[in-house]
Amino acid sequence: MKYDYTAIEKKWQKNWEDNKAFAAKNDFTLPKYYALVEFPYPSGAGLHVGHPRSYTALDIVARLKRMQGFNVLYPMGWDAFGLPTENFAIKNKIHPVEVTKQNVARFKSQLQSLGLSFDWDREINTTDPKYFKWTQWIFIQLFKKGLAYKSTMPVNWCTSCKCVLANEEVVGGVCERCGSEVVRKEKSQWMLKITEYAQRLIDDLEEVNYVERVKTQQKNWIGRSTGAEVDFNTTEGDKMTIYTTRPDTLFGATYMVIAPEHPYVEKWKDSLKNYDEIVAYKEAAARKSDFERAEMNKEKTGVRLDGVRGINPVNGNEIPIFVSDYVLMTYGTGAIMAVPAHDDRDYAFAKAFDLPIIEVVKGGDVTKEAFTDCETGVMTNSGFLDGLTVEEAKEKIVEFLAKEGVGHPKVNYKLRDWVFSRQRYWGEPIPVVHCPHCGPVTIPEDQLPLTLPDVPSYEPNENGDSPLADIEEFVNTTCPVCGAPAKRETDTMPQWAGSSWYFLRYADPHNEDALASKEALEYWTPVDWYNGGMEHTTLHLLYSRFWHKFLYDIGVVPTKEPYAMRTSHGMILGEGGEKMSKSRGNVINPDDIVAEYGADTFRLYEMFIGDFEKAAPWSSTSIKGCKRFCDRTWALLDMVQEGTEFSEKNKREIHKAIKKVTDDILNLRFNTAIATLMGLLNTFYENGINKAELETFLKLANPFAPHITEEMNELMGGTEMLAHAKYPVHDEALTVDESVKVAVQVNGKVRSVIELPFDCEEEKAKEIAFADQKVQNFLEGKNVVKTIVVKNKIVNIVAK
RNA sequence: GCCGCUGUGGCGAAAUCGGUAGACGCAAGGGACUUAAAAUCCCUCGAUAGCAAUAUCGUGCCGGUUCGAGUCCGGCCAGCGGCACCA
Repeated sequence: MKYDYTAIEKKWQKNWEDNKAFAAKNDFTLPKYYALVEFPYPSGAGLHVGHPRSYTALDIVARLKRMQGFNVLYPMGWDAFGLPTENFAIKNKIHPVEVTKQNVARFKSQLQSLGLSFDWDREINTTDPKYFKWTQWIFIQLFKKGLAYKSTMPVNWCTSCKCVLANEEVVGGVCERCGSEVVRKEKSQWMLKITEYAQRLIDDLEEVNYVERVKTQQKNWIGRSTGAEVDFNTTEGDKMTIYTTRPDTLFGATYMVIAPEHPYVEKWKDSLKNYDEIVAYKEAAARKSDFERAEMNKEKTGVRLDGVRGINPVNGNEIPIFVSDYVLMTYGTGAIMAVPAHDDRDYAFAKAFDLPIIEVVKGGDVTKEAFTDCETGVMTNSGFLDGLTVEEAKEKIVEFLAKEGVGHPKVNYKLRDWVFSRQRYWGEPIPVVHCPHCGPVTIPEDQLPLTLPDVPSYEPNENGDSPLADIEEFVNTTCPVCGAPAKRETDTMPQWAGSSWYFLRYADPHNEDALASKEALEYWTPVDWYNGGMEHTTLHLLYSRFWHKFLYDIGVVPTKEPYAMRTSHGMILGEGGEKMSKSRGNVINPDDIVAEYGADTFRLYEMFIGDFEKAAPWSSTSIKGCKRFCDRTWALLDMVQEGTEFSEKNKREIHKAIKKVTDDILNLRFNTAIATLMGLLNTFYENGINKAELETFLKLANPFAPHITEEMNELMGGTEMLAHAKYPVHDEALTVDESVKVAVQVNGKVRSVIELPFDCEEEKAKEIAFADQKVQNFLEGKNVVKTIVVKNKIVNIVAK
């Protein structure tokens, strides 16, 4: 019989759908397993071969866990708000709702053609008012707790999207989405206080099983540093507080620097003889985009404040104060003490402005470069700190500052609050009304969802305001508190909003009274295994951990962390090893692969391509090996003999394979799991195969290649679907061979291979090894010094 | 500059605890079947020398630890990813 993969795959996909074969049960007494992949943005381009790498991997896990008796939740949905849809809608004059519908339909049929075992009854869509009602509800809770606030501040402004971007969305000084220049612009924006959770977002990484690189990247992004705040007096009498991580070098401070935006520039206006020059510098700095600022990295610029000086609290020295854009208003206090001898940036600035450099830590050569080593240096020129190590000095100076009342230890984070508003149409409306009397107030929860008005045009206006701002029926409303005429907030939420809690909705997706019921959350959370792209580590993954912690704090979810385990797959590259992209013309379309080879082959190849965590180039020739595997598996139908017991020849290989495949799946080694299945198949071609053996093989291969295995199982008379069958269990005693080949080394070089019984005794092993003719040849004329025997592995004879 | 990761055949890669380097697959070469091609099946396949048995070399480079190193340690080099004036 021919292996007609197209017919077989259609048949089983329909069967699974009709029978709801993968619906998670609402029986909360069963052992549960929640496998999750990042839900896609349904773009117009359709599915990319990168998507199925993640989806297939966790599909394998979900299918394995189901066969092992778990009540498995493996859901899918659509993260469908976002700019590309909106832009497409504008360009083609189709409503975004319609565009989204089309894209979702396409994505869904593509996913279904891969035989992924999603529970489609729980499908969600972030643009569905029934869904975003709860996104808005969470925003209101954040607002109530003071974690959502509006603030005028310099923000990242994409010149092409005419939209504010979060720090996380600016990559290399350009817009992550469209690649256009990003400039800084003063705007009133909604912000979320993620910084309030900075420490917990670091600490609780200890409690979760994330791959190490994800943890490291999140920690670096949050950027905790410990130091001290120190108050410098000034000749104006105003206290100037600075932040430093090196309070030990306080005696070496020879000048101070404040950010151009520092409020003291205005405060000291009358005392500053060169005020105009300073303002000109400030304005020039403000015009620079982040990208330009970074470009100027090497050349330090700045202006000295003429008329005001700082006073070093440890020695009373008067030192000059500068403004310079290398000091950021958004970090620490916006002011620093500069210690050119022990900081590279201060050193460069001091050289440029010919300022004194005083060495306070011995160990380097400060006439050549800054000495920044904290490990080896010894304090000098530092009064009561002289002779101490850097660590000791840090402790002592902080003590001193506290006693004098001029400083205290301080922890700072690089993490900034999350800019949460976007001036676009296709997002969740922020459920806030601005009242002239009451200020910003949230709309009553029973009025949620606040839906988007149906309008013909979605283009942002010339001021960069949201399209919603031009719709009077939407804007004009009454204050929910006092009833006075008021105006609605017109900004919408960023795309990251809907994805910050979506995994909770899957637990109970149709609930109208809560984002999910307590019982469902109690049962299903946390997610047992979450796989997704590295690119979301400091965006979605961090945001959703923040929201989850907030929901935990207000008693909505039962766990501190949303995901018990997080892994990350590597990208699939084009054939040449470059990133797949339309412009390079190296894009592989999953539909073509499914048509040419079938979904089972496609799934196998995506998993076999290489180390799951690493990037791997697509190869249109290598995939043939996986097709051959399917063909050869199919051909077993013609080879199979009757028999309900494993044959002696195959038994041990089968038990080894059960152990290895199961183990590999749970340890991200899908490639070697498939290699093991291929090896087992080769064994069957050598030894023959009987019915019991083939049934076991089909069960093992089912999570990887579900269609062909189900079909073969049925053709062999199987009445139960493999997807619901019991997964084979190995017998440990049968995972080893009765005899093993052991290498015999002479002085560390393999000279012969001998066959020994498994777990052969040491003396016996030595005896056989020494008796070997080849070994004898190499021992001739030498004295045996000692012999090392490692059971079942090696015998090494050391001879001189 | 800082942080992280990776360097193994012609190619994708294995080697899970320091114990036979190259499993599995692709490509390539040879053979069988075929009128022929495709498909399939069998054999070979790290380099060098040799008819062969076999020997020597071989996991980016230099050194070290060890009976034994792809694996551990120290120092380099190259590539990839992230961050980037965060005091």
